[in-house]
Amino acid sequence: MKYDFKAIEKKWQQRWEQEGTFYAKEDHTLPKFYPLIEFPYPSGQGLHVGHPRSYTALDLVARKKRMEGYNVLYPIGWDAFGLPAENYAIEHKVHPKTVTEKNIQNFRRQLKALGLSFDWSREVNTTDPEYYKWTQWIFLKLYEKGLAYKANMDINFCTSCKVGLANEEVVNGVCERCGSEVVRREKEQWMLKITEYADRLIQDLDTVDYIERVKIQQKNWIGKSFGADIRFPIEGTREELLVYTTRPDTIYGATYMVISPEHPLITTLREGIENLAEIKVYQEEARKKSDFERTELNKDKTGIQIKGFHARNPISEQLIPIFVSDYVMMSYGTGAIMGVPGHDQRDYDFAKAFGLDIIEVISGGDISKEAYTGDGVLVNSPLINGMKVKEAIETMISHIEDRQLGYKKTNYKLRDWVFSRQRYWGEPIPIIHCEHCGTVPLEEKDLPLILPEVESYETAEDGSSPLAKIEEWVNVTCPKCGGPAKRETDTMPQWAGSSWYFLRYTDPHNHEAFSSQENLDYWLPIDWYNGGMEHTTLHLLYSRFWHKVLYDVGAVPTAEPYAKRTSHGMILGENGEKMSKSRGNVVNPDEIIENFGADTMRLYEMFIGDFEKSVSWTENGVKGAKRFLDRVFKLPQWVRDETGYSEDLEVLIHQTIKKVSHDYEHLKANTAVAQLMTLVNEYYKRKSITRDEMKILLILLNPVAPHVTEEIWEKTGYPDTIAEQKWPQYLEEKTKEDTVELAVQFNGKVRFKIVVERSASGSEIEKMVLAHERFNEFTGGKAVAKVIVIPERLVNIVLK
RNA sequence: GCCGAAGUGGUGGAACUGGCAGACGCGUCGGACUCAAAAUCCGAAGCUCUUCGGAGCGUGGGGGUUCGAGUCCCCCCUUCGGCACCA
Repeated sequence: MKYDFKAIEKKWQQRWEQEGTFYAKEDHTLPKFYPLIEFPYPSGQGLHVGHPRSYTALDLVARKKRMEGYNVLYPIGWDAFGLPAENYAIEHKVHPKTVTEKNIQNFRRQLKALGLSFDWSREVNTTDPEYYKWTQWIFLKLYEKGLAYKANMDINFCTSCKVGLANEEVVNGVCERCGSEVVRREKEQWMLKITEYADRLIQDLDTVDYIERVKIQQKNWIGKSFGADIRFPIEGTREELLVYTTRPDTIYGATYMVISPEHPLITTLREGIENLAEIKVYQEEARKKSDFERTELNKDKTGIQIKGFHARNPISEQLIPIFVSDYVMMSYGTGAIMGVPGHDQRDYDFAKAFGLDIIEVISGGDISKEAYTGDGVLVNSPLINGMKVKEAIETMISHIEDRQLGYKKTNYKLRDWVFSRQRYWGEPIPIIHCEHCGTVPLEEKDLPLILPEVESYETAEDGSSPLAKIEEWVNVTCPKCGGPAKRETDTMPQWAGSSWYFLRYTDPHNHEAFSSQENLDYWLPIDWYNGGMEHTTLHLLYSRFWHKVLYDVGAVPTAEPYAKRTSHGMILGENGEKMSKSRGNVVNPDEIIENFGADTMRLYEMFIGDFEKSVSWTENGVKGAKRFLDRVFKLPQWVRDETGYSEDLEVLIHQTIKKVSHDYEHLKANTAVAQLMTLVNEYYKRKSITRDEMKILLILLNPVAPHVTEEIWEKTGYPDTIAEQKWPQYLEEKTKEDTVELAVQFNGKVRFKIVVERSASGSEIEKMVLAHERFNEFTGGKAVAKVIVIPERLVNIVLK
């Protein structure tokens, strides 16, 4: 009989669909398990072979947990708003909805062909008004809480997409999506106050089980630092300059000050600035520079002194010059710094370029060569001389606070989230601007605010959203005063819909709420979330933020959405490069399934290597996986009508149950599969196995290769289906042989081996070794200094 | 520059708290089957010497701790990921 994977896979997929085999149950008395994968963006390219790596890994766990009696919710949906569909629509003059729908159908077909045990009855789609109604509802909650606000600010603006970008979306100074140049532009934008949650987003990482590098990356991204804000008076005026520093201990070394080109002080002092015209030129140049130029290309320090004013160092009381330079950013701290060239390399470079004084205040380095940033003893600092850095910082901060010269301060690198997009294919922001009442939120009963039809999807030349062109949609009457008003025409970014989708899965057809309290109480938190490292500082942080807001308004029962987070490595092309059309190394999952079958595809991706690392695809590897399934398929010919395990196979079988059970749940399916291969190799040597030996193999292999194992199960005449079986248990005492082979080493080199009872004591083993016929062969006439016996491992004879 | 991960045969990768390095797969070689090939089945194999008994060397490089190090400590090199004039 031939292994006809096409027929087999089709048959079982139909059966699972008809019977709803993998639907989550509404029975809340059962123990629950909620694994989650990042729902895909249904792109026009179709499924990438990388998608199934993550999906299959959690599918193994989902299937195993079901067999262990858990009520499992393993859902799937579509993150379907976003730029690619819109750009395609612009180019081909079709509605993004049409494109999206087509892509979803394709993705659905491809995913179903993989036999993943998703609960297809709970599919969600972020572009469905029934879904985005609740995305808008959450926005209103953010607005009510004062966490959504409109601000006129410098934003990152993509010159090609004509859209404002969050800092997170600017990569190396270019747009993450299209790779075009990003410039700074002032625009009124909706912002979300994620910074208000910065501390909790750090702190609560201690309460969740994320892989360490995710935690570290999030912490670095939030970038919390401790220091002080210190006031430097401007001599001869009532103005002062507030600076943020993490090193108040170095204040005696502050020989100048720098403000960023956007700093308001320039305007405040304009009357008295002698070289105002020059400064304006510098400001203009800085404004034109993109962030990319300002940071990447222009490491050489530029700047200009503000003539006519000096600041007074509040501690040393010396008068020091003030400069404008673009190496200081308005967006961090106070937009002004004290320049300490002796102990900060950037300040050092600047001082060298402008011939400013460099004073050593911490000993230990050589400031004639470079800034010294290490620890040491304070010098040239009357108040804190002789102290070490840590003590000096504390002493100086309390001194400053006592004299009211400043105060302790914590800063974050994290900025508020730029939430507006001047694009069509996103959720409309449910806000009305009334001339009389100002900003008026829509009422809940008016949700969803449906995305209207437009004629063209392009962003207008002035940078406003395509929605702005639809007058009959934009012009409304104010819900408060009934006067003339206009709708907000910006839409939300793609991150909106994906910030809460996992909540909708728990109750996807609810019309009254995004989910019932009861379902949320039962299903949350997500037990295990697997996804890509690229989402660590974007999606993962945003969704944690939204979840905390919802927690604060009492809408969800947990402070954190995900109890556990893991990450998968990428699958690269055969040449070791990222798969892409232009490199011509793209592997199409459809072809693999067509030629080798879904089970082979799943098995291969699980066996390919370390789950967390990137790996190259190899066609030969796929063939190897297929070969293994072929071997399994031929096993029934050797099944003899007998139950139980052969005595000499029992240990291997218990070891296999143990290893496979453990490895599936620790993302080590590669070694689980290796163990199953070992078992099958053993069956092949015997050419005769019992019904139970066949059965255990099928159950253990089922999560990886569900179709073929069900088929063999049925054909071999076992009752019911594997999906209905209980996950097997192993007995620890049966995972070990009665006798063990020990290596006997002489000075660390293995010379011979002995076989002993596992229960043999150290002294018994030692006696056996010393009495061994080959013992004297290796002593070389030397005396034995020591005998080290490691039970079940080895014996080491140390010779003098 | 800073933070993080990783360097193991021809190759992808195994190796629990330090305890026989190289499981399992791919590729290679040999055998069986075949007119032949493919497929399949069985077997061999880290490298270098070898008098065919075996001996030596081996986990990026150099030191160290230990009876014993892929694993722990110090220094260095390389690759990948993230951040980056963040004061």
